[in-house]
Amino acid sequence: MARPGRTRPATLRMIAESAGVDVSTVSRVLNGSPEEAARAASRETVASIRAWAARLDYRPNPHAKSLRTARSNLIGVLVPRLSDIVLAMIYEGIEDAAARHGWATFVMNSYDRPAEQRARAELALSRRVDGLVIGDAHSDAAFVDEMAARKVPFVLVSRHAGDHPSVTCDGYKGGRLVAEHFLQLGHQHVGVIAGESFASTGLDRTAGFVDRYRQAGVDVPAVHSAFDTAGGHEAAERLLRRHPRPTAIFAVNDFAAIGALGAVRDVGLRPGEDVAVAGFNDTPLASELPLPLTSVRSPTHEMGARALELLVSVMEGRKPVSECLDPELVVRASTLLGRPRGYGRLTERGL
Amino acid sequence: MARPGRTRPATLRMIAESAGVDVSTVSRVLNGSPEEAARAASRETVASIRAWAARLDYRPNPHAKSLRTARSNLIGVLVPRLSDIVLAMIYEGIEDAAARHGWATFVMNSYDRPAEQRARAELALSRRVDGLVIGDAHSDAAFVDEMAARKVPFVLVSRHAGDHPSVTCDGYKGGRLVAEHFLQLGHQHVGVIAGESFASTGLDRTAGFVDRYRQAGVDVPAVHSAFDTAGGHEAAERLLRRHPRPTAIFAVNDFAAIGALGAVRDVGLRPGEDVAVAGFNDTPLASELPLPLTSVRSPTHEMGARALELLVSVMEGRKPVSECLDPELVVRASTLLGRPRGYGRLTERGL
DNA sequence: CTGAAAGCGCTTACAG
DNA sequence: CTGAAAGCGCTTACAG
Repeated sequence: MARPGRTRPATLRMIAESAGVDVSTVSRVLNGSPEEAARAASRETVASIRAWAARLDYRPNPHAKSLRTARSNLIGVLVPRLSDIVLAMIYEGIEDAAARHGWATFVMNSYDRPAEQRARAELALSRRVDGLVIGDAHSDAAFVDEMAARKVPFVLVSRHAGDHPSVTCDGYKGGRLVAEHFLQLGHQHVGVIAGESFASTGLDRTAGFVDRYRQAGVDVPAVHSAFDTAGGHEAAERLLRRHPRPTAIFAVNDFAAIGALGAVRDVGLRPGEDVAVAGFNDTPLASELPLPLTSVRSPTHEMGARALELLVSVMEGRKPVSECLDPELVVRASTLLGRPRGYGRLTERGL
Repeated sequence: MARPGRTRPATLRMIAESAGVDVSTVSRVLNGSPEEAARAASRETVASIRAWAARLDYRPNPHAKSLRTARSNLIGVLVPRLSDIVLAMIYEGIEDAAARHGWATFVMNSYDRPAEQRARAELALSRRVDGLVIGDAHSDAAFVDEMAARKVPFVLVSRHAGDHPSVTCDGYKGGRLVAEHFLQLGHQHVGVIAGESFASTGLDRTAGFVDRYRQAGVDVPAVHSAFDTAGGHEAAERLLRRHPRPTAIFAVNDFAAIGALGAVRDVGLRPGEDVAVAGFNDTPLASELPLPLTSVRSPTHEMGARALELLVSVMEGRKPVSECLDPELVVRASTLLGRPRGYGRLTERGL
C-alpha cells in the first residue's frame, strides 16, 4: 500500500552516510550498551552518530531486526475473554511488565473453546512470538501439553494445569476463608456456585470451601455454572430450590455472585439478609454495588506481572518456579446484613 | 536467544529445494490467489509445492515479508483502559474484524493521559503498524491532530474529535431518550453525572439530556466525574446535596450509575424509589444488578468492528465516512420502582 | 576503533 | 510457465 505523504523512516544506512561511517559501526553504537558503543567508535564518532540518529528521528526497523536475530520481542497472550474484567486486569499487569522489558504483547480471546485456543496459538506462533502467556488453560491440560511438546516457551496465569509453570492465586485458601466466615456467622446450610468444570480456579475455590465445611461435619452442594452473571443467576436458582434452602451462597467469582444476588431477589428473598452471598476476585464493582459484596481479593494485576516475569525465566532457559499468590477476604454487607455484631468481631480480627 | 529443541520453521527455500523449483515460483504459488498460482506454475508444480508446504508445515515469516513489503499487517489500538468493560467490548469488535482481514492488533492503555497517549502511539509507530484505532481521543483533538499532520492512517472509535473519521454511538440522541423517559415519569428535578470533561461521549450524552429538559423549561445541573463507580458515587453525593433534591439522576455510563446507586443508598434514600437512576451502555451487568439498571444500549462490539472497516478505507486512500450508530433505551427497575403504571405504558411503547 | 561482507526470508520487476 | 537477481534494513562474525 502506498502511504501518501508519509516520509520513509530513517535507516542505519542514512545515518551512516550522514556521519561518514559504515553502517555496522552505526549499528554497534546505537544498539549496544554505552560500553559497547565506546568500544565501537571514538567519542566524536559516537557523538556524531547519536546526533544524526536524533536529527533523522531514527527508529530501528523491527522487522529487519527480527528477521536477522530470529527474535520478535513479541509475546502472545491467550485469555478466555478480555471483556471479563478479571482477565482484563491480569492482562494489564502482563502488559505493564512486558513494556518494562521492551516487549510488545498482543491478546487474543479463545472464549474457552479448545478449537479457538489452538487457532489463536497457531496465529501467535505464525507471528513468531517469543513466548506465550496462557490464561485460559483447561484442567485437562490437553492444549498446554501440546504446546509443551512443541517446545513453545509459555507460562500459565490465573489457572494452573498439569505441572506447567504458572502464576495463580491460591483458590483453595480463598475458598477456606469464605467457609470460615460463613461458619462464624452460623450458616449450616450453604451452597457453592462452582464455575466451569474445566477451570482450576473454580475447582480450587470450591474444594477449599467444601473441605472446610466437611471438617465442620457439613456436606456442601456445588453446582457448576458459567462464570458470568447469567450463569450465577441460573446456578443460584438451582441451589435455592433445595431443601433445606441454603442461607449462604459462595460464588467462585464476583459476576456469578451478582447473578446470585439477582436470583435471590427474584425468588422474593432479601439478598444479604435471608441469603448471604460472597464472591471472588473483589472486582472494583464489589464495593460499589447497592449491596456491597463480600469477596475474596485476588491480586490480579500482580498475577499478570509475575506471570510475565516467569515467562522471562522460561525463555532464558532457567528452571521456572510457579507462584501461588495469597488471597484476602474482604467482608461487606452481602454477608453481614442483620448481623451487626458479627461484623464488628470480624473486622476487628482483620478478616 | 537459543530455543533449545524448537526446530527451525520451514522457509520458501526449503520448499523450493524439495520441489525442485525456484524460490520465486514457490512464493508466487503460495501467496497469490488460485488464479495467480495457476499463472505461476503448471498444475503438477503447483500441487507439488502445496504438498511440500503442508508437509513441512510452512508458515511465511512475517518479518521477512514485512521488511520486503513495508507493510506490517499490524494495527495498533489505543484505549483509555482495557479493564473498562465498554472498551474491552469495543476492542473485541475491532479484533474480530481485524482477524477477518488477516490483521493482528495490539492494544495499549493510555489511562487518558496525554503523555501516555503519545508514548504509546510512538511505540506503535516504531513497531510499524499500518494504522491506528484511537479510542481515547480528547475533545481538544490536540493529539489526534498531530497524528493527522504526520499522515498516520487512523480512525477514532467511541469518541469523536475534530472532523477526523470516527465511529461513535449517538450520545446526544441517547441523552434525549433518557430525558424523555424521565419527563414521562414526571421528574422535574433531575441531575446529570457528566463524566470527564474531555470525552465527547459524556459531553454529547449530557447535551442531549440537558437540551431536552430545557425544551421542557427545566434547567439541569450537570457535574463532571470520573467514568468509574467511585467517580459516580462522588458526583451523585454532590447532586443529592442540592435543593431541591433531584428525584432522578442520569449518569453517562453504567459504572458511574452504579456508584450513584451506592451514593443514594448511603444518604439513606432508596435507589429506584426515592431517586431514579439511569446509566449508559447497557453493560452486561446492568440487567443483573440487584436493582436492575435502566440504561441506554450502545452497540459496542459493532462500533469496534465498524471502526476497523473504516480504517481499511482510510488505509486504502478512500474518502472515509464517519458513522454514528443508534442507541436504544432499555428501561428497568432503577427508574421504575413504585411506578408500575409508567412501566406498563413505557414497555408497550417499545422504549 | 572501524569496515566489508554475508545473510536472515521474503517479493517483484526483468527476462526468457 | 519459470528462473535469476536485487534488495528490504538489520546484525555479526571476520579481518585488519
